[in-house]
Amino acid sequence: MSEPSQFQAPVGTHDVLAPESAQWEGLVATFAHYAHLYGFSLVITPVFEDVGVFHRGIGEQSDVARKEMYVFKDRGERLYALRPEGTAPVVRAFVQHQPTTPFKAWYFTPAFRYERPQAGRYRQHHQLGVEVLGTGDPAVDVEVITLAQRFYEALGLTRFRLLINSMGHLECRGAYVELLRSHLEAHAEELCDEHQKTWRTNPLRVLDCKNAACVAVTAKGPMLIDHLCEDCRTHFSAVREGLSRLGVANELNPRLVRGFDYYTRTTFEFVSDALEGAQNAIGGGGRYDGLVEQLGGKPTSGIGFGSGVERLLIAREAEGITTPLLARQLDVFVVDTTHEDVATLLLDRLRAAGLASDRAYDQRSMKAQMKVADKSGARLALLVGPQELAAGEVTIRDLRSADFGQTQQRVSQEDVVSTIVQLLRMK
RNA sequence: GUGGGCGUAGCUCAGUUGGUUAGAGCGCCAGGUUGUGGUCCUGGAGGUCGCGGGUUCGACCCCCGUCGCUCACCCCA
Repeated sequence: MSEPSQFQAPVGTHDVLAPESAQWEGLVATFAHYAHLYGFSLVITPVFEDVGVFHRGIGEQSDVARKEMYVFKDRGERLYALRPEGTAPVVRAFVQHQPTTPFKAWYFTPAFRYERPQAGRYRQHHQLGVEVLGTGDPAVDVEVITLAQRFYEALGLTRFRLLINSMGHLECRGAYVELLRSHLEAHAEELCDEHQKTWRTNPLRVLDCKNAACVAVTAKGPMLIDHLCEDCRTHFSAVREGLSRLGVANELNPRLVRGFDYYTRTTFEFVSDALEGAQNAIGGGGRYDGLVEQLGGKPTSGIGFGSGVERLLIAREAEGITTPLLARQLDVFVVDTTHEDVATLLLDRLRAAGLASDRAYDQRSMKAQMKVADKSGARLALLVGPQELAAGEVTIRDLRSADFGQTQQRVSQEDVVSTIVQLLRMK
């Protein structure tokens, strides 16, 4: 393999430039707004952690831990992993700092998984999410799920569904897994090739298999939802009832088994019907009542969800939603042909007054600068040439109108900012 | 990890059965208008045809390898 003559973004990663980056900015701002409305505060944790955080967090047997983590040793021989998901690091931080509960945090973070990229799947993708630690109240399950629902609605999404299931708590799930395992054992030869090998170590995964053979086997077998203990059943119906009361439609999907081992009780996934193929999950999450203990803390309930930024943007596009998530507009564009760089001073004053302003550089011709002004999308152009300079004035030009005889005016340099503010207010 | 499709200007793409100096549209720059953008006209810059090797008198075109992009499986956001 030879050295690349030109560098490019690593496989499965991508750069986000304007104008697309405005969508990202708007998306994150919208989420931050909703998180705030629901009483969440921002949490920022490192993008890399001791591998143990993830091994113990998401489970040694999960696909992500087994084969998808970016693991590396630093110069001090410490073994780290780039975060493959957002929950485990937040829980680690919770255990470390022991904040008062309930601890409600939201995050926006890149996540890394070493897998082959395809539509809607990357090696570095980005997630928005929330976590609540310190309460097992089903009202929190409802709150977290509703936050996701309202956020998606705010993005303009309509063609998505909420799938929900209960994984039970550690004991009733453990009992069920044994039940399932013996069922699978009896029908092991009927399973698909993949699960013939793995059903013993990770029996729950078989429930999620789309292969007809596996579906046939599990259809005859026990479903976890039918084997929940009294408490888990009560919790689950409280959650579903709470959602219904808020008008949040939800479908029970007893096969919904999410990829991380830490989930207990409520698990859910939002799928977009606008997205083709397997990459249709726009968000998902659930309760993880044993995770804090797994990471060395006291027994503490927790629940959260994460949502993929790239998936959400693709889903919006697939639904044909064209309204921008962030509409940014430049107020003023300064065209300076004096060769004395009056622009620098003018811009400083405009910006100090809170006006978004830009300029052309390199002392280009007026025509060239006007072209740039036009493309900038600014509403007004500020023209300063030798004439204006001599008179101590500037010309204000409305870039939205065709004839400049009518819509152009000269004002003194002292009045520039106030005149512009007034003009912009009129529009 | 497995398999399919594709790599020609900044972008979207043409390129005849392998045959001279590789094209278009858009974008960019300049001029038409020595103080005025969006339309129009004219001109210009810009390409080791992903990279390496092979076949051939001759390769963008054929063959092999490689890298990358893309789609699917698996799994997930």
